[in-house]
Amino acid sequence: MMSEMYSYKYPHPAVTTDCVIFGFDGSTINILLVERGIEPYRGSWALPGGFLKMDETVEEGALRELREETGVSKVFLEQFHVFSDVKRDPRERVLTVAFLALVRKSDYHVIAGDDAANAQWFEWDELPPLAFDHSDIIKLAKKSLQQKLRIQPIAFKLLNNVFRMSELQRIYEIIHETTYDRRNFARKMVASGFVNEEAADNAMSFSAAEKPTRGRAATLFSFDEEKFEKTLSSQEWRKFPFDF
Amino acid sequence: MMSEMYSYKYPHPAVTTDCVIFGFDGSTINILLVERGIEPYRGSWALPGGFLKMDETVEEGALRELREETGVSKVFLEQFHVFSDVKRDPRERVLTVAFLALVRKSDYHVIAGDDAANAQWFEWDELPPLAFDHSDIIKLAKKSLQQKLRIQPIAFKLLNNVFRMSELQRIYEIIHETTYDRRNFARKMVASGFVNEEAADNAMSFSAAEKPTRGRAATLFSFDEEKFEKTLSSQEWRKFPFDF
DNA sequence: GCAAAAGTGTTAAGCTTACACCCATGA
DNA sequence: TCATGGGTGTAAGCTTAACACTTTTGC
Repeated sequence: MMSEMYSYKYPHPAVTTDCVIFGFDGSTINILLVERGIEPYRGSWALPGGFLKMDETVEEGALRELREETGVSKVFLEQFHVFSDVKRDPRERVLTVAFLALVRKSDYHVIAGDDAANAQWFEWDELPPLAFDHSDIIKLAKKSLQQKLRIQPIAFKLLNNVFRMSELQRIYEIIHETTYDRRNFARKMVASGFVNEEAADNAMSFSAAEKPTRGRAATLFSFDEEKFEKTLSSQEWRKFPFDF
Repeated sequence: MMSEMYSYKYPHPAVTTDCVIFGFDGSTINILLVERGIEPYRGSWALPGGFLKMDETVEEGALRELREETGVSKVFLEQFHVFSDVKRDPRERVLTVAFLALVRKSDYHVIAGDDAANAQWFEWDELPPLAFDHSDIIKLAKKSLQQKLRIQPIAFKLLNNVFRMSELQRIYEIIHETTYDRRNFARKMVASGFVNEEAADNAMSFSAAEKPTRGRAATLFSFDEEKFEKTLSSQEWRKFPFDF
């Protein structure tokens, strides 16, 4: 028994990663939760996450958990806070590094993983009761997302390469809990120089956004990430161009 | 020997906190470093920090280290990133939660603590070689400070209650690596409604900023934090008023 | 007296906001 | 045919940026 144990001269906390996965479906922002299949909090909904391995960084750990649970590999993933309340886990001292991930919901095939009985998307303002301090984590994730949106063009991470302006606007409106004038919004986005109209035929080949059920066909746009990164690193700008 | 050890069924990383302490002296921003008195990296400069105790959150741990090293208790202190490279510490797997602290340099009495042979302020662009990955930590701390300044009024944390407009401007200019027109800067600050001119007699009683060596006496200002917090929580505003 | 810090206004340009009607499409 | 989503322009108000000379003070 003792030979299977890991011993240290001083006590060490356990470390986990937890992931708040935001997905956009064209009209609402959702969060992916798993139903816990093991104690503690068996049967409760919780954030996907798990224990850090000794040969991986927290980023690698979070990515691994994500892959194990969903098969998705290329997503925006960023740590935003460490939750370290001494009693946040009833088993032992566990400190968690919380990440937020942004995905196109349609890219995402939800599958229940090892320790999860079930996995499901929830609208971000209609969440079930959650295990551990996961409500706190989500609350801060939303605030963090709001702040990041003001200084990074992360809305595009929630969209396909090609999208309708109204979808982009929707994301801004949901996250910032406000509304914008359609014309003003589109004008400012295009004026940034990084959001371009897609030629209609190009657009098709991207098999772009899901079609809305009714209404006139929309112009499609794309975000020129390459140009953005180049401009960013050349420090030619002072003001963030997406500060709605 | 074995009885003094702490054992776990699965391996746990060690966890430390490290603190990037920014201090403003009226004209430059400085970072507080300690000279390590113990191995590894004995004799190198490093960020103040240390191992997390099991009965404290990372915030409490960072505060404790800060207190132990300097005696300062009320400072702005905020975690900004977890550094978790597998080999960042040669001894064992150590993951560190990095904090940034903002202090008025004049409030700060530097004393060398237990594990530190020496402690000293360095101008933030003239740092010595550093232990571990502490250069990376500082690099990110500066970037993080820059981003936070765009969405939180943290510049005031570097100043006395009462300050000259030119000092405030200096902070913005250093952090954002640019210059502003004095008149435009002051006008915009005052227009925010949270930066008020102090009556000259009041100002005296605060024994405010250090006097500059030459030049005309300056009007003193203060930041109305109470009003700011109230406005913030009542969500009466969309745009951050200090976005220079 | 001279160097350094700070006081003081105006104008032009640009950006933001508010606002309403028509068209295309699918149910 | 009607409900929904999308296309389109302009004017008023506000914010920003650029700009120079004078006063006070300590050395």
